[in-house]
Amino acid sequence: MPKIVDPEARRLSIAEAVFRVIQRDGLAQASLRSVAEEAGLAIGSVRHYFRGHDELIVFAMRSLGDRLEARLLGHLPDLLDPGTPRSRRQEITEALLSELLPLTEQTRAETDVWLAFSAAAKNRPDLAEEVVRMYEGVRALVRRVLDGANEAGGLLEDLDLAVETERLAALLDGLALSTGRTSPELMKTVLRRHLETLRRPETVTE
Amino acid sequence: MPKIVDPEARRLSIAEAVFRVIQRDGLAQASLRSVAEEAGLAIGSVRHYFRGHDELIVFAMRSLGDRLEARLLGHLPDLLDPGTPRSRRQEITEALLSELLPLTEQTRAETDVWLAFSAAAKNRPDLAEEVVRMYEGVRALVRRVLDGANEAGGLLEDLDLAVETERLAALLDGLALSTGRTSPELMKTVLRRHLETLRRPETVTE
DNA sequence: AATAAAATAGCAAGGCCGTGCTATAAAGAC
DNA sequence: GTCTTTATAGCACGGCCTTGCTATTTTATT
Repeated sequence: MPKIVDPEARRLSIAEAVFRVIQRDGLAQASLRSVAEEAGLAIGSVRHYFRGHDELIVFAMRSLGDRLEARLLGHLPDLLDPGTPRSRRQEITEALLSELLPLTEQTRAETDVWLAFSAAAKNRPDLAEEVVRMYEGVRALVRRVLDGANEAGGLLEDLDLAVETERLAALLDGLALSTGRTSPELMKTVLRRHLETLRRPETVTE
Repeated sequence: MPKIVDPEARRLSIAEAVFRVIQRDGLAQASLRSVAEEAGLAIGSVRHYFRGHDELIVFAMRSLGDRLEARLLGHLPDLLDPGTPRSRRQEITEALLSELLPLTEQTRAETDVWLAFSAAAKNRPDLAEEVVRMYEGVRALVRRVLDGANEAGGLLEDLDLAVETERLAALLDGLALSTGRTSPELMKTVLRRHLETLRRPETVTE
């Protein structure tokens, strides 16, 4: 009967237009009009897929959250596999946590957009939900990583893992925030150094 | 001849209205209209002190930057005084760095407003200047604190202070970002723990 | 009391925005 | 080929915004 389009795919492609506008001009400029233009659609078409402006922004933010979540969780299986050798573990840990840093053009763009959403969420309960989800997700992930390393005997003893989770998560957040002033190299160095300080020293072959 | 008012004081009191509006409703709502109402003035009166909206926002952000800077630097003299005993040093260091955390209602409000400005600055060169000033100021300060502790023999040897400066500054930024989810107590614990890991162990009286 | 300058106030134009509503185009089902 | 449902498009209204400009009020000085 009707012309058939995958509506979810359409929504996602419009969400990507939202990201581009936010990155280029800021969240304040992400109006229905400018997003429609960026997406190459008429404003009425965009509104066919979203009830209104609020719904569009919330959807876009949720999409970004989903994307980040998927990327992060992708590294988990390797890490949780007990067969993974210790040296590999360190690499994987670093790679996983690096996903939270703006090291590439791509991830830097995501970080900037995420920051815009986070700031806006301070006065918008609908967006705040998503910020909380990500906040808790990141801490849960960091906690799993630390727990895993601990059980494998790779961490210093007597660490308070709740505190260390917050410390590491905050460090990652802080590095992500400094976009543009702290070089990717320095970020990696800082992360590596932090992980070093948590690691049990290599026991000299006794 | 004319009615005489201290113009600078007026500007500051208008800037404070800006802070209140931003904290309550977000930066996007900080229009000339709403700020004027919050300040109890007519829109034309506000424009007597500021050329336009942009100048108002830039001024408000700079004021906040100045305020934060002054508070931070207030702790420095004690710390730089070589006569200060070692145990006092630790307290002062902790107190100084705590100024960067949203531990009280007051500082939490400032942090939220600062975050709003920082996010907006991504697409506004005039605001970006101020963000950079604060970024560099904080790192310079943290560096001085670490240098001072180091010269007093209070730090572990072989630390790369450039890396440790960034690591500590990023940690503080990250904690500040988590407003509302991480409790003040946990923030203090995390900061204290981090400083512990940098400190040279108490040499047992030999 | 007169005056001059600063402070305060307000109007109107022009722009962008969201949204309710309506109109047209497209294409699978019959 | 017709129908029906979806996709796409666009208009027009009311609202809030900034800003140029023009009053009006206030008060220290003369």
